[in-house]
Formats: sequence, structure tokens, C-alpha cells
Amino acid sequence: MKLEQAIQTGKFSSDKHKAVLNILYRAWIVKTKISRELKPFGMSHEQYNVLRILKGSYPNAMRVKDIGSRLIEKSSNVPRIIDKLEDKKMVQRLASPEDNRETLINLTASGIKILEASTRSVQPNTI
Amino acid sequence: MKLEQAIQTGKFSSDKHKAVLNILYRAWIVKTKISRELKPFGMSHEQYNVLRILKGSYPNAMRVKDIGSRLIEKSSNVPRIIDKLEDKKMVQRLASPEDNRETLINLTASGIKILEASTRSVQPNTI
DNA sequence: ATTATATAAGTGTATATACATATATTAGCG
DNA sequence: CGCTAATATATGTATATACACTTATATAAT
Repeated sequence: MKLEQAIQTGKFSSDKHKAVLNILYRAWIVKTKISRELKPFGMSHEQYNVLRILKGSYPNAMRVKDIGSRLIEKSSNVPRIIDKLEDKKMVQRLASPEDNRETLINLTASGIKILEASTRSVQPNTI
Repeated sequence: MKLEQAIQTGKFSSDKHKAVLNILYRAWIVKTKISRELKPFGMSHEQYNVLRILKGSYPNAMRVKDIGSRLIEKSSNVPRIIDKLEDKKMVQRLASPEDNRETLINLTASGIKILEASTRSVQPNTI
């Protein structure tokens, strides 16, 4: 759908303004579509993103801060996202042998399975 | 900042995927920047958008559903946004003379003033 | 005229977001 | 060594988001 139709207006103060609104609109479309497709898997968009990041380093575990640095939305609360994924047994927390302040996170076998299944649903978005 | 730097990776499954991630990232940047600039005015991004939409039709009031149809994020809860703006005396609810199901919303004088002041802060984003 | 359907706004609620603060641990430095 | 600062994660909390549901009113159908 065209932006003009989506927000019922054709007047923009500048081309740049229109471009920014378009970016905001497209981002919203993508996010809501993905969120809906993830719903049957009981996962939020951010939880899914964390799983994908973890898969990228699998079988190596990742530090919480390194997961955060790979997320698009930097204000995401990674420990809380991990909490949710841990509740669902999709990831596990491990102690870091190098630094006791760190927590290492890794996918579980079931996390990998659910990630793969959900990715097939999300795939049509190509994200 | 480049996307690759922002999310600490250079590997994307496709150009389309990279483009989508870029849209999500740019949208997040814009939204968080605007939200921070609106903070001193005690307003959220969506509250600000509603004020701008109302200004577009000012001095004519708008129906709640027409405000909603102009918002980018369609899942926004317009009555609740109006509640917040009404609490701050920035808008007022009026009865519709044509249809008792409708509520008409209009800016107040103070709403216009705060909108103008906040727009000067947000302007550097050109949105 | 009466019932059913559609529409508009508002409310309830669970989860997510944003951000401030707390806790634990390590690193730096006199 | 002992103190201060920095770092990593976790927690607390207020607000926002998403979406189901409710209420009130209007329109349409029989």
C-alpha cells in the first residue's frame, strides 16, 4: 500500500519528511507482520531476534552484552528477553569461566527446533 | 552510523534482508530521537503525532476514527492517546452533532502553543 | 416496529519498551 | 594492598503497545 493511502494524506512538508514517514510506516508493517507470524510460537519479535543472533554463533555461547550490541533496537532489555526465552527452555544461562560478571547464553536443542520452525513462517517476509 | 557497525555484522542472507534491517534500524533511530526530544514537553511520539494531525484540520475538530486513519502505527489506541492529551488540556472532546457515536476532538489554545514549541525541538529531524 | 448487523468510541489486560537504579565483580592506581 | 572507578548483568517501575471485549448508537432487513 502506498504511504499516501495508508495515512490518508498527500501533503508532506518536504520530500525528506515524506521519506522519513515512509521508513516509519514500512518498519511498522514489517514489525507487525512478523509479530503476528511469531504469535503461534509464543515469541515476540525481539525474542526471535535474540534466538537468531544466538544461532549465528552456535554452538558457541554469547555474552549478554554481545547479544545486545547486535540488536537493532538498542534500548532492548536483553536480560529480560533472556528470562522469557529461558522460561520456555529455548536458551540456557551459563557461568562465564573468564569473568564472573558475565553470563553466557546458548541455544538449547528445543530452542533451535522452534527457531527453525518459526523461521519458516517468518521467511516470506525475507527477514 | 552504518548498519553493519550498528548491529556488528556484515553478513546478510540477501540484499533485501539487509534493506529491511536498515529500514527497521533507521525507524528506530528516528523514533528514539524524537521521543527524547519530546520528553521535556511530557509527550510521547504518538501523542505528538495526534497533535500534528489535529493541527492539520484546525480549526475544524476531527473524529477519533479519522485521527486513527492518519496515524502510521495503526494499532495505536487513539481514545487512550486522547485521554492523555485531554489530561494535559492540549485537546478537548466535543459531542458530534451528526452522530452520537462519534466524538470530535480539537486542539486547545495551549495545545497549539505546546505543539509549536515542541515542533521547534523536533524540527532538526525534519519530521 | 422489531430484530439483527454494523459502526464508533472506550475499557481491560497482558506484554513490551524505555530508562533509572541496584548488585556483583573486575580493573586501575596511589 | 586498599580504595575508586568501570563494567556486566539484573531488577524496578512507569508508560506504551497490541488486541480482545464492551457499550452506545445508527443503519438495514424483515
